[in-house]
Amino acid sequence: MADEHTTGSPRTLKTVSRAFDVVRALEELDGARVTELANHLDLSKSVVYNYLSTLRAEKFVVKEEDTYRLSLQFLLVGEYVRYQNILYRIGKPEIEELAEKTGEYAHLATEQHGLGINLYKVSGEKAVGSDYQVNKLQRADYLHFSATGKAILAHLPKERVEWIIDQYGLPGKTEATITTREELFEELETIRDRGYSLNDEEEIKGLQAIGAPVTNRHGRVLGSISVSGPVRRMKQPDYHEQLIESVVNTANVIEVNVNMEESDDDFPTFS
Amino acid sequence: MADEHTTGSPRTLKTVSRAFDVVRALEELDGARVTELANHLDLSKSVVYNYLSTLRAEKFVVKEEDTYRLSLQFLLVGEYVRYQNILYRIGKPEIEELAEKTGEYAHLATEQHGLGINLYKVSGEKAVGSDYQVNKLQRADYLHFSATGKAILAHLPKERVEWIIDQYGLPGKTEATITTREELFEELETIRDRGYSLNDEEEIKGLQAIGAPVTNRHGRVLGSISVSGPVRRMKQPDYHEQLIESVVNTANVIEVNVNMEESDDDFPTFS
DNA sequence: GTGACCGTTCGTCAAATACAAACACATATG
DNA sequence: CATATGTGTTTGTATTTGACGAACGGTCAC
Repeated sequence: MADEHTTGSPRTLKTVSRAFDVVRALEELDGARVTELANHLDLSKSVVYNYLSTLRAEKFVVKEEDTYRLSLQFLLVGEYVRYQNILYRIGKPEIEELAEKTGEYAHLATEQHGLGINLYKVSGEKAVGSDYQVNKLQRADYLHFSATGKAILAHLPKERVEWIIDQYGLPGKTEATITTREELFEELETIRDRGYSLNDEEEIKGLQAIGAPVTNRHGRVLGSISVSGPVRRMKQPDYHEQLIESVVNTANVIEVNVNMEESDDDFPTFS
Repeated sequence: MADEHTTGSPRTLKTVSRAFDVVRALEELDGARVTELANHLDLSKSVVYNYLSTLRAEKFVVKEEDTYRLSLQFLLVGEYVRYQNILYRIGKPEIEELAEKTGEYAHLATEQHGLGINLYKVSGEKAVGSDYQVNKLQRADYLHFSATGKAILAHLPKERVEWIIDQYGLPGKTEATITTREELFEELETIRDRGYSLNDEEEIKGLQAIGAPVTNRHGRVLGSISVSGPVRRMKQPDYHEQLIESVVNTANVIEVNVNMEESDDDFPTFS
């Protein structure tokens, strides 16, 4: 009662945050019952019950027997969001063509909140363990150890990259992962110079990927694409050069089409 | 102060509902600025600002310049939800095979909150206007005028079907759409008897679809599948019979595989 | 330079939520 | 067969929390 309320700005609504705590808990637990959730979140049963009832009324949660789960409403909204993304609309068919032409995995990615999100991926004929990679559950992931991520980082404003590193750090994944600021900025410079990025077993041992950015005509990076495959195959000199050309070429095609579509809405260059 | 608060149960949290009002408004408006949203929702600027800031902190909203949009977080959560669905996991490869074998569009659908949701769809070789249909934006839609929807309705408990009709009615879409209770219940009986459902230009003129349900071993309907194509082709007697067999057969294969997977968790038959 | 507009911040009061205890119901347990 | 312990749900009440409107600090247009 005596101490200051320190109502920092922007004021965040605790009730809304708690609602999303419930959403995240339902995801973590793969659905849960009232008491289970109440323990997990350290809230009283009645409170949790009210949150679940509200989320259910909003159709973002379903109840089966006494178990509450997230509903497919998230998928519907999610697909709407993806469809709004011009990079997805333009890039999808091009990525499919790239996968067919190269026979490798092809990816289309973008950045949000400093993390990378796969908008789309296709497996070509040669791609191994197709079910594992294509059906694997998607998460937003660090940008600094994937070919798509590094291509994006290389074309973000420096202060934004700094902010991202401050937020998430540079955690290692394999022994090849770049984990220091200096190394990363050097690498990003290299990527800018040569026009494509390389992920050399930095995320998964045995896997190499080649990426290229897609920017709009104001220089803002919209996302990136990549192909990936086993190092054994990817490192064969002629094949390697050929893949780089295909990737860079596809990125350019997408870029041109995106910029033709975007010509109405005018973004300022930066800020 | 004098009148009753009518705090009906379950008590729904207004702050959470308003947060989802904001989400829906951002979807409707394809992103919006603070003042625009405030007008649209009849709330003060500062209130809207607080909701947006909270949603942004939770990473479900992004801010570009001064425009707020829904983020791809919805897609990530949505893909998680879909992946949790056993019908999707088991059905996806079978649906792909069905599309390849028949050359037509193949669909995998389920029910939620009394509406139908497409979990997956693939276009076969013969499928026309592929980009239109496959890339079209998904919405939860009425069950009574699609082949997948009717196959589901036919295997839900009668009182649930009644509840759905009470909730949403039976709106017409073409002149062939079933719009009366009696007709619908007769149709559902027919579907149960012959084992498959037919959508005969009831949703889109010129389009026919053949559907079949997928139930678990307790008789609960998990969803349904269908193939669709132009009536001209679909109504050729031999081809028609052949398609029915393929659809019913695929549904059975999925059913068997789902029931093998589910054999651990035991649901009671009804309630 | 002035006016209108934007997004953001802040103090204040009414309102909406958290809590705990009680409820109805089921399923074990002595 | 009654008792104890577990659900999910409901309700009354205290108080935290969010809504409001006004004010601030920008930017852009005229």
